[in-house]
Amino acid sequence: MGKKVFYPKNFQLVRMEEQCHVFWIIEKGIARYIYQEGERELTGWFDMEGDIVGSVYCLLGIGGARENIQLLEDSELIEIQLTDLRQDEAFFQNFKMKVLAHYFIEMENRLKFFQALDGKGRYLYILENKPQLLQRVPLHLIATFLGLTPESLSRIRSSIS
Amino acid sequence: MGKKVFYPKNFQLVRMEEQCHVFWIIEKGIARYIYQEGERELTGWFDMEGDIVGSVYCLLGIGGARENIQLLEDSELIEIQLTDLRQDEAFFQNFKMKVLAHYFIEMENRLKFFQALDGKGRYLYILENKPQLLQRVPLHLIATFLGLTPESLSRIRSSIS
DNA sequence: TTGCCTTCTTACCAAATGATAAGGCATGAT
DNA sequence: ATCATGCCTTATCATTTGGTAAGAAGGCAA
Repeated sequence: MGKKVFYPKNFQLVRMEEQCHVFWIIEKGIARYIYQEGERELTGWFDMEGDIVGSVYCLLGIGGARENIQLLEDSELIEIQLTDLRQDEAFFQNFKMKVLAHYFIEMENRLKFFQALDGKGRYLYILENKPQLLQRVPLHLIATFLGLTPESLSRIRSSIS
Repeated sequence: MGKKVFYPKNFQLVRMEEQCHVFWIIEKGIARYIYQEGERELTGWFDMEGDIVGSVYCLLGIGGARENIQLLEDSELIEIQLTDLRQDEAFFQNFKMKVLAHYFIEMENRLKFFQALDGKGRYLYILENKPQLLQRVPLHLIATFLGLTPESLSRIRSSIS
């Protein structure tokens, strides 16, 4: 189920507002969820090896994607067509539930992350729990995830070490 | 399906870490989702008339509640036992999916809300989109939702009018 | 090589927010 | 009535963050 594909750095997996019928599992690489908020580009999250990537809105069948999803590295992915999953309706329902539950839990944690922590606290959390991100993702993109300007992130980093 | 119940102000619908097998629909009143973050109490959200209230973790059957849920007013609720819903497994699965999808969308919006807006922006958003909240919920509790101190919220309010 | 671009940092100042303290003003209990 | 309590505001000062500008370091192409 699903076939291995190779896409280059900067390849766009999902385009905002468009329907999409594909999900991916990352074998190697990083994907970035990009939300357009007025002028600014926010990063919703970075997915890495072992993570499932795709637009939940498309999975739920409630409209086009809310985000752009792009690769930050040359990547190896398992590409899964949703129409294949639908062959077995019970399996598909179960898959949807699992994916949705996973995203829900992630979202809930991230929400507390923003509500409870200031910039320094958020950076330290990533430093302790997702240090690979800081190795592989440019800091100005990390900043768009943390809700900080690159300058503020730089200041926070220098205040620590 | 479900029976009407009346609970007083400050009644606790859901207790953190405990299993729960009940959901509610609010006919009249307000419920507050409370997350304990170290010393602080955060407000996840306020549910009002027409909203479904309950712990998603319990609904998913993946453990006890992550939050306390309390009523801020004397309230009328429709109380729904999950065991009743389970009588019809297909219906229950559909119910779970609907509730989960609803919460997911709410979470995603709230996440952008925190990532993209500063305190003033967040207050203005509530002022325009959920003005009833500001009428019915004490401002210091609104502040715990907005991720601000009551003093900062007060300052923001006075800077507007 | 040179020049351009991206990434990251630093410096400076303005604005936003937190922390602490204090006071006003209701409401409810005794 | 008196008192306590909760809610809200205001004031002051320290800290954090944003905005702007500038520059250093490295990669990449011509």
